Amino acid sequence: MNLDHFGVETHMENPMKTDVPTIADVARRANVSTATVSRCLNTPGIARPKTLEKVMEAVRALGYTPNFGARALVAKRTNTVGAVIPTMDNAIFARGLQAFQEAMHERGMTLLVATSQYRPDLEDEQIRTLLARGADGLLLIGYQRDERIYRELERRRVALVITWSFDGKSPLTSVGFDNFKAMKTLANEVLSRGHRSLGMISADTQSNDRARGRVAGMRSAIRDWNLPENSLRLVETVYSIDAGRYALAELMSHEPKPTAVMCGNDVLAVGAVREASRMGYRVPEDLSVTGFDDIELANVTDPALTTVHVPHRDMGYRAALALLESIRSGKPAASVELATDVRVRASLGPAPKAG
Amino acid sequence: MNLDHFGVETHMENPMKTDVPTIADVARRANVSTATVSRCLNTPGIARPKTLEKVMEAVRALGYTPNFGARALVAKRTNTVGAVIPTMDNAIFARGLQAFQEAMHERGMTLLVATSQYRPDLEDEQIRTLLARGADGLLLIGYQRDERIYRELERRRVALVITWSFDGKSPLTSVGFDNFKAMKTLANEVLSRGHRSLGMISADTQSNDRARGRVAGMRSAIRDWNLPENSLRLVETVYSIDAGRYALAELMSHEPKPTAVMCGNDVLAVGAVREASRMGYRVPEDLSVTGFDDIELANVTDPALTTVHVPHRDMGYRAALALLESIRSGKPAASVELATDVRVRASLGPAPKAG
DNA sequence: CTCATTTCTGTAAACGCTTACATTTTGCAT
DNA sequence: ATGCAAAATGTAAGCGTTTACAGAAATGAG
Repeated sequence: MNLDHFGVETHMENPMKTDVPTIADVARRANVSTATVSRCLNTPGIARPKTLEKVMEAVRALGYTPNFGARALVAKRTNTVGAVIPTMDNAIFARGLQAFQEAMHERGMTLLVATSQYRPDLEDEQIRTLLARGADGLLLIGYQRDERIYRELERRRVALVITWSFDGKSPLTSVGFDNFKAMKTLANEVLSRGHRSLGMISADTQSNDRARGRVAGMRSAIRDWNLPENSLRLVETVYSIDAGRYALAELMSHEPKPTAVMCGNDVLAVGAVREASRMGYRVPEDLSVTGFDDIELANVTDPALTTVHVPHRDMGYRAALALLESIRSGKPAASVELATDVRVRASLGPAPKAG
Repeated sequence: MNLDHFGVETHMENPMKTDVPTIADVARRANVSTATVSRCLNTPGIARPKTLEKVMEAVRALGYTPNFGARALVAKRTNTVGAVIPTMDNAIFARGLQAFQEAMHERGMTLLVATSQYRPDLEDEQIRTLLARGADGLLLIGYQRDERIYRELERRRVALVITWSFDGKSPLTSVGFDNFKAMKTLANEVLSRGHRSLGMISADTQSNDRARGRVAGMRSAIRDWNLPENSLRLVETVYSIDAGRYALAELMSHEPKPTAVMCGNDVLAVGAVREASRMGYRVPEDLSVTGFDDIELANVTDPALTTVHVPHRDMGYRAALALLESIRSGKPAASVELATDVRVRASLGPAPKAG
């Protein structure tokens, strides 16, 4: 039934208005054009004080916030950066990410976070997701990934910074440290205490270049000490306390037993220490154990873990600066190699006397 | 100088083409309209197989990804959710956030992360930032915040889920636990072991409703046992290992000394235990210490911490489901109260004999 | 083989913002 | 006052999608 000819209002404008004001609403209320509103908001100092005041008052009254999609569409920038880290489950990456996020926030950027569970396929997917979300830049862990990813990043002119790894020869921007050197230094520390039969618990070296670097550093130290290759028994596993336990049990179940077990990270080391105690070995009297990363855990366990100290916060902070610089300039930023240092704590002792 | 009449090509289309294809490029290559491309991508099964094939081939060949801004602009949805947590510096929120992120990712949503450092003003700002970024939903910790924030969320029809706290009377969607009850249960456990002189190390109760709930639970237990109010000495501080140390030193420097110190979280408890040892108190023989949260740390320290176990992953996962449901339906989702339980470990012992 | 349906596909109008360009206003020197 | 340059503001085009609506093609019944 058409009621129009009865003069009944059948048309209602915005029956369920969502009440989110647009720039046009502000313009109308302030009696200016949308262009002026836009300018007041983005180029302060370009408008006359009187106009600015009118506009700001309207903005306040309406509670206006620019629409993100519209702005991103025209500006071709989102002021958003993405980070893909292996996991937030333990503290390894959390602290660096926290510093990264703080630095980004201070500079008006927002952080998208995704985790890859140490799985290359998932990392691929997460990177693509963040790209699709319009991230202006990306923080990634380590260098190793499909070449196509790098090509895609280049094509889209997305800035990139790599952390937790440093390779002086790579053209990619990195704010990290040299895993090879770091582990080699620690291994020398262990070897200098007389240990000649060594175990190592590492993450998968095929997909994880940091783990690979650490194992390589270890082997290099062993060569330098003129020890036979087989003085090192290597177990590869995943990063978890329980994995550390199993791996240690495995290492101790074959002769010759190691007198020192070096772990790919602190989480594994904690598991190793616990399992060693459970099996009746005293740490460090019977068995030395080392970690890597120096997360909070390392200094709280008993015995405290000897480990490689990584400057988490500094790394995160400087990675943020590098990424911002790269976004700003449109070119890769300068890489930064950070120093790590060995923290010798109670879990490392001299090699026990043979027999 | 005009070279046109020499037949010289002076006009170059897209001299520095950024090479990111648009839907129009795809349409052109596939010989269809942009509408068809859009439909093929968003409503598969609506196009003829032959058309679909053409389009997909073009998409693949060009490496096309829809522009995020444009899509958000018209769809008024970003498929992005935000989380504002106090910190990523320690493991407290990391694990739950990890589960939250996983669940979100599986359902095609991306996560924006911001931290508030336990500061209400910063939290305000971070929430506004995430709203400005067009988050479809928000994960927040605890109920306490400015009323205006809640109004703004409502106005923008942004879904919300609150975790780490549960209040059956609140109309807001929450997936959390009852801090009061949890701490009261733990307090009863302590009191039942004969402790009558208690210390508590808490976060600031004025700005932190979880901390407030925990302290209240503590006091309630004390009342139930008919102990005088002053059997509890409370120190408020920030959440860090060092803060825990100082607070413990403070508590032990006044008579009557507590025989048990209950901490607002595990991080504080770790600090307290360490300082107690340093001061020469044996834990738990001379002094019992308890934590809250049951993060990895709690089970790794020596002695292991008695604490309240919080189902981090479950909470994160179910919070994700609730938030998605709320986004989908446009209405608050059902709240979920999760159970916590006391994990009695070595740091809690019977009260030492007086004298 | 037609014609009426049904199923696909194309056209074009939003979405909310920024910005080049056009127009008006202001301030200043005369 | 008057004219002019400089400063402020307005107009309108476009950014890359989605989606009513209209129009074309396929399908099936007669």
